[in-house]
Amino acid sequence: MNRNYTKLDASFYEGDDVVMLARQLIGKLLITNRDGGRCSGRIIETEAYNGITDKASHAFGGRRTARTEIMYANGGVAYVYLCYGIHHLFNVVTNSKDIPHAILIRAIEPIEGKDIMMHRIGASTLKHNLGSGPGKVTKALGIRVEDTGFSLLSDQLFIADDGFVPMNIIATPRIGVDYAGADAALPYRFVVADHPAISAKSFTKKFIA
DNA sequence: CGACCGATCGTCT
DNA sequence: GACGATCGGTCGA
Repeated sequence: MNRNYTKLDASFYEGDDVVMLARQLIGKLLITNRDGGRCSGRIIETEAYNGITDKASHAFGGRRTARTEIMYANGGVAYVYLCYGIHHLFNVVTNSKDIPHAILIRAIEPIEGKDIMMHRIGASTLKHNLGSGPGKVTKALGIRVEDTGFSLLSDQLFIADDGFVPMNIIATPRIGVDYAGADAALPYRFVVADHPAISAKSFTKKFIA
């Protein structure tokens, strides 16, 4: 494996087209350096949340609450929130200050620190689906709600480009946003088609799409 | 394999 | 007081 990579910088996260950025994150490495070791996974599934006009976004209508305030920060920080009282979901905040764009990382293919990630997940055997879902991505990599606001330019939590060129990226509607009316149909989810480690719900969604 | 269900709690109304 | 940008288990076919 090629261990040479370039950390994504502020100019990437400050880009103004969150849908394009979500697509560009496919194939990049999401890396954490904490709690006993370095772990990384290749991003294979993302979703764009396109600001105040996107009904599926927590920032729809320009809503600002204590929880969502970080979405209005300048791009390049983490937005992690608790879903269903159990799962921590990791988002990348993009664009500039006061424009609440975010990208949900929904699945990774485990690359480095597989033993550590297995331990965090509680898996006894290594399976391809160690990071096949947004809740599992954070659990495997040791990302928590307390990381909200954490800079992605740090060495503890960041995204890097190692030159890998993903194949067969397709766009589909997002998962679990049926409440968003017409916006639920927007093709804002990106996945590596037929990858074995995309999120479980994706399989049914893929054929609907 | 698909359908269903319980877990679990912060956030917003 | 209701409800999630979910997950893993179980049940039945």
